[in-house]
Amino acid sequence: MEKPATIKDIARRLNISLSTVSRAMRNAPDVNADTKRAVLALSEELNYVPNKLALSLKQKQTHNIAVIVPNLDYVLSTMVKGIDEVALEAGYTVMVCQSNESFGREIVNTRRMLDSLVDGFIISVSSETKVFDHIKKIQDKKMPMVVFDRVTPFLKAPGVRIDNEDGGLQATEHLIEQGYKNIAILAGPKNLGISNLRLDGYLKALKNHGIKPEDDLIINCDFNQHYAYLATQELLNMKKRPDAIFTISDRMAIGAMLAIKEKGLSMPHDIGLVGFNNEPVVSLVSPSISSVDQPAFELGKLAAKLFIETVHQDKDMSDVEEVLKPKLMIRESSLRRPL
Amino acid sequence: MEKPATIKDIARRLNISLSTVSRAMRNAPDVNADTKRAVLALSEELNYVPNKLALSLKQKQTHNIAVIVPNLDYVLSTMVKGIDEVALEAGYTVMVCQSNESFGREIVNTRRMLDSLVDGFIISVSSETKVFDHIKKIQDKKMPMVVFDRVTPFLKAPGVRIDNEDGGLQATEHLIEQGYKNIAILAGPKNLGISNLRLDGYLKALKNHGIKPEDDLIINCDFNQHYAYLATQELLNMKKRPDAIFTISDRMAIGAMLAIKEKGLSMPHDIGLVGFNNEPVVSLVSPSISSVDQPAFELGKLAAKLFIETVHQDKDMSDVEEVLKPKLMIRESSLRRPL
DNA sequence: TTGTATGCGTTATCAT
DNA sequence: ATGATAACGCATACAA
Repeated sequence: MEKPATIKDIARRLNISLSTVSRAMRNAPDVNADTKRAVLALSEELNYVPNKLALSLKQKQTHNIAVIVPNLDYVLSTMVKGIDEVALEAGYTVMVCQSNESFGREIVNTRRMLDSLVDGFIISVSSETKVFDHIKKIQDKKMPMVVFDRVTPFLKAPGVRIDNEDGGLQATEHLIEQGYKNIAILAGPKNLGISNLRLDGYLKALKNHGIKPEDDLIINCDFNQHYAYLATQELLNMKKRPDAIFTISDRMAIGAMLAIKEKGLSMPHDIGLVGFNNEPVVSLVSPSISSVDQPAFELGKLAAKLFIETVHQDKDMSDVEEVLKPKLMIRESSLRRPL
Repeated sequence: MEKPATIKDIARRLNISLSTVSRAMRNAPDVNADTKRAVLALSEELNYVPNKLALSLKQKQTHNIAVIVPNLDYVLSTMVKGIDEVALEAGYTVMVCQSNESFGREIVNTRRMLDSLVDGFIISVSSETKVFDHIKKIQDKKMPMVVFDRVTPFLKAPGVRIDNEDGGLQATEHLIEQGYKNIAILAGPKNLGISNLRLDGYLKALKNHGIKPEDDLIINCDFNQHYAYLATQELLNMKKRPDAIFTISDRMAIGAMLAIKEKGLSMPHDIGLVGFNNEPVVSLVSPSISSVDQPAFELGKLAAKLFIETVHQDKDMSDVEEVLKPKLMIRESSLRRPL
């Protein structure tokens, strides 16, 4: 590993002082044109690049942002792209750490980043995370931090998220408008914020249309395909089986779909189906599945913008919460009347 | 942003010298037990953490690895997980940068990381990348670098990849064994390495079984679902249409599947289909699609191991190339005889 | 316009 | 066992 050229090298070779070189490099106003030219030429030749470490140490800022995510699935990796876009523009480098949905990993990652590697955090907590001490440590240091996607009331911090309740509302109202009468919901685990919000939207839609919710049609099950498959089987075996299902994730929608097909029922005729996330997979299967689209890329951009704002403002921003509207994408699985 | 405690603070409060504190912190042998206790206690109280920046500047190593990827799709994000696993174990922090399949982004990212932020690179080049100057710059600095997944002969560097030819061979032989006689291949763009290697495997399988390849059945099309869809339509309109298709990616397999269904043909009866990558989506669709599985996680781990070896060894490793075997996963789309 | 000196937080060398 | 000092690469206040 060859030793990179430093300001010192340039100064020595040009027989001038360090500070002059330093000034020339950042083209300060008070430096002789000829000197500047000479410095620039030599620095080019020596392939000089300023040492970011030394700079950061000196100026006490790294221009790095740590982005902590539980995984890199479709939605999150799209959000990260959005963050990246804005951050790069603003002169920040993002360091992505995936915690693999592991609480322990999340702690290790935040600790490592915290140790002077970054100027702040943009973070989406793992599903395992119930204790927030490691994140409070960030706040203790008064480091800028923005929470995104999985916003939790246990954390007082500026955040960006989508309007999950509205998403649930749109999905359910659409099913009602399509003439479905007996709509079930596969909600996620009971303790999960987004799960409950989407359920709230579902309930609100029913209420808007004077439909009484039935306990039998509200299923809390684990957030994955297999459990959704099992839950749907049960639903379809009820004497008065539902004629539509709203699942709060696309993975769950796929599980439901498998159970529906196995039962020999057809979509959208016998039964309607709407998912959440609008992952690419939903337009690949047949019939294609209606799904609530999250503006993931936009959300990422917004998170980064909010972060940068947080850096520049000095006042407390922990009350700020930006909410983006999701949008239902209607496909074959739920469309049995012309729109 | 509160100023973090430093060794200096501890020294001052304890009325001892910097060096003693430094030694105590790294529990050097030659330090009084009482002093050590006192230092540790105070450092605990002040929430002291060593400043990584200063350390890196001093020791000229950061213990960071830059991982540059063109995107974070299923395969790559799995590989990154593997890298992460091994790197963390070895005391490295990985910094993931996605270039978004953009050549320009890739250059910006490598440059930023190069500027003293990392000890080396683990890199998979973007599909746009045809010029490798930015990567040669890494090598000029004699920085450790490992190439993974998309290995190119234009880059002399240690690398890990899967045996793409063998993958093509397995897929094609399986189709032959299932009694398909007229097997087409949707290969990717002609200039792409993995595309040609998988095609080679296809050709080899035909040859092994005394089948003469036909130009009409070898389609070079762009690496995405839509083009695969169009290409398949053409294939199915031929007078002597193929009775099986091997696509070199799962996305392409999905495109092919759509065309096949549209045509009213059934899989695996009328036509067999095998994809590549074994993405989760292939087991979600119906019929489920046979696909060549890449040991992506293992590949990532291997890349990181090779990287660490490269760091420790001082000799030239640029000839090292590790190759992992893929494995065909047989599903409904190609199984018309009992195995 | 240029140079000198100091400090960022840490470790290492050399004294004591 | 402990302390003083220089050094890592850079920026900057102050002096010239």
